[in-house]
Amino acid sequence: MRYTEQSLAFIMREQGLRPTKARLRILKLLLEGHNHLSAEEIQEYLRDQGYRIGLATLYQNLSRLTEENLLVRFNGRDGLIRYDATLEPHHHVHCLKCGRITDVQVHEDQLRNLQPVSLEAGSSLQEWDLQELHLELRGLCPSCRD
Amino acid sequence: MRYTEQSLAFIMREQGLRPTKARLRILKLLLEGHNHLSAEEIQEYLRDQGYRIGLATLYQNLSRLTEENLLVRFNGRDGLIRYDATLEPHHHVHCLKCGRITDVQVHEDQLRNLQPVSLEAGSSLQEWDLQELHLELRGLCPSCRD
DNA sequence: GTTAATGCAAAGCATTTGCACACGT
DNA sequence: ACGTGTGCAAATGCTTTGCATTAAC
Repeated sequence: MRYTEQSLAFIMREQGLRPTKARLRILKLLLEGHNHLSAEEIQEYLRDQGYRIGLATLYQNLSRLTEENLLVRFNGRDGLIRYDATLEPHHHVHCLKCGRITDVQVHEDQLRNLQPVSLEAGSSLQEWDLQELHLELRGLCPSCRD
Repeated sequence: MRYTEQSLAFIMREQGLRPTKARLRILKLLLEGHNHLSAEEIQEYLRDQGYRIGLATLYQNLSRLTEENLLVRFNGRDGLIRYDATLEPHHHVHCLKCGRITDVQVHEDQLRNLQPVSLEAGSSLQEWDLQELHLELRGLCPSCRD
């Protein structure tokens, strides 16, 4: 319960978003330990909390929150779009068996040491304006490795 | 034209796949400079080559070839599933503007130096059996950076 | 009071499945 | 000939859109 409705509402107003009940519920859910959920999973969790929201509204809000950088979307290995509310930059480990996703961090220095080289003939990465680097690890999680 | 139908057919038989015309065409297309295509793009390219293939057949073959490790699937930033026939391990740079994808390589040593740390309370990556590492770079390609 | 958000139903699109016919061995 | 592969059409499943109602400012 680190995030009060007031603080989330304040952040939303800063981004020009009306802090509606739906948006507050979605953000709180993802911030409070239920990261990496798909749209339908979010709907289920909220229903379990006694809050009903239509899928259309949910998708609209997820897109809006993503546009305003309060969420990050990424693809789960099951093909579903998943959402992440973690503010600090981080990466993911996906379990190849159960699909569980865990957040990981890598030191800045280690990332800076990476020197990717283009595999395209006569082309160099120097000519690219690189902006983001995302690392995806895959393997078996502690429960599935047996 | 480095890949003859004979050599591709041989490889397929090794994997227990019948080297049908459809499969040979798909593999050749992806191997010969048209990597990172979506299913519909593959269909278009093959149509331009005078070879018509139904989307259902195409999807079935893409799945089959992926299962036998002759192709790798990955998600483009446009949400489409894309296919990659490059044999050597490599990573991708995605252009945030035009969606173009270029293959890149990173030295083994640099990857080994990465020491990801779990962000989950009381959890360690030591307990994971990590198997794959995929890097996704994003930025503006030479044509789009202006 | 205006502007934006909600929710339902319907539409859109990529992908998969079922089944009759054709191809590879 | 046998088992597979192919292609069409229909089904599926995730996501988006249209539009009238409701909530936020």
